[in-house]
Amino acid sequence: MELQNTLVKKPQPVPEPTVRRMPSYLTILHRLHDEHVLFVSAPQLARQLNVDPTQVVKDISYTGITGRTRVGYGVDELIGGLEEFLGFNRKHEAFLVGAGFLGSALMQYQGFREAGMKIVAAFDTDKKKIGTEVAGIPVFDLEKFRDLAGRLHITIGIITTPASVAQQIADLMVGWGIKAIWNFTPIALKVPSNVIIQDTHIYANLAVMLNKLAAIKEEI
Amino acid sequence: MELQNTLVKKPQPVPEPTVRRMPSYLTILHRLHDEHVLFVSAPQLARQLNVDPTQVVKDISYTGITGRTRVGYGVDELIGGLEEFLGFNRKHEAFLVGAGFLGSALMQYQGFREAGMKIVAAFDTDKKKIGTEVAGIPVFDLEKFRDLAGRLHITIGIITTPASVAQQIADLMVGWGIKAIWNFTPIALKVPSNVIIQDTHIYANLAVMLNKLAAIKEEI
DNA sequence: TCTTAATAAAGAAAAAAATCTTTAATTAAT
DNA sequence: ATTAATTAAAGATTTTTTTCTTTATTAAGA
Repeated sequence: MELQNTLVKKPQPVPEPTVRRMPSYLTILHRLHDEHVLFVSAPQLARQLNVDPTQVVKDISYTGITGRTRVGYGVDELIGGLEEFLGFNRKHEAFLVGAGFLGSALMQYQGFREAGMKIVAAFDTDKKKIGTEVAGIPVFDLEKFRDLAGRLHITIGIITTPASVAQQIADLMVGWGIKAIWNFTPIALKVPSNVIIQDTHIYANLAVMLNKLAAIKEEI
Repeated sequence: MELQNTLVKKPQPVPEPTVRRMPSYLTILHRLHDEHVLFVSAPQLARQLNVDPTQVVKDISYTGITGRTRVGYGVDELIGGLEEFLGFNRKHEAFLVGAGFLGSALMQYQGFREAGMKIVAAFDTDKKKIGTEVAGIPVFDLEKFRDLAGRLHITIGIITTPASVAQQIADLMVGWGIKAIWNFTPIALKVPSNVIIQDTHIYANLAVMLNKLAAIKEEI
């Protein structure tokens, strides 16, 4: 009974807020690395990120990296630990469907490469877009998705289509072997439980900001 | 003593997760409105959004809109209540600093107008960008920010600059009367407490997705 | 060498959020 | 009219996340 416990992989009890903070740690660590700083303490990181120092310690502990009392964490070691944990040091190739404004913006946005993700092709049903390139990324007919995804072993799909066709595209992606879908439409996609959905609701942050702004204006 | 309680405005105890979900409700409600549906129940909304029905009821209760047993909420009334609560029915004009890929993408992205926000001008220090237009929005020299913001009474600033100058831009914005900053850089900006900071960390969602994806692959 | 101060780490407590339970209302069907 | 089913709403419970507390370590300074 107890043996089992040691054999079975721990079921990933890492809090999502922790995972969300980790890229921020990486940002700071990369800057420190560039400044040839060798060690950094949790309170130092905490000050720069406006979070609680013990929070930082806890978050870092999930990577398995340990620090030294009165010294802190080795900057390079911590970078390695975080990138390993987040999978940023692996290569993730993704297909994007919907080469409109938002889709094009994501293609032009170079930054994802730092996280190991590369959009290798885009797909659309608009004849005017098919055959063009955005930031060096070719835009194909959606028809070609299945064949290319299979041959290139693509597991990540990005949906930046109009909301009205999002579920349809998601269904197709699932059938074509996609394991994780990054959804930028405001639709709650229904997919089998073994497929990961990551929603990015552009309005959510805007809503929070406008709400806070309204609260301040009411006080006056 | 108790009088005070009735006079003093309630201190906005609306949970942020609630505010973040509200735009999703609006998305569905707008579709229902277009389909000429007059009423919708909390369980119906909950099913479409994959959230708990009681969660929906609680979230909606913050808008002050009440539903009718066995009928649900009036679609139009609820749209009005949510938009009023979120401030989406007001006009919010914003200035954007940093007309690079990300900044241009935000300018081209029409969707924010549905939330009442309009980017009326962009600013950059790059001579090649100054004088151009992106999606009909003019790009000015950063020098002109102060004057224009004052004259147009702009209260929202969007920062899409390189991380290295983000704090600098934020300091300028604060000095120029900006009350809310939507920050797309990975920097934790330091501003006076009366200025609202809304961070959108592009990597955070990606990190969560890659992390889940890695967890699934480990299981195999 | 000894003392002091800073810090990682583990655990406890508190706060926040989500979920579950109960109640009461009321519509629709019989 | 009566009954049954649905649902909003309020409150309780549970879970999750953050913050606080304590302990032990150890580098730097006296």
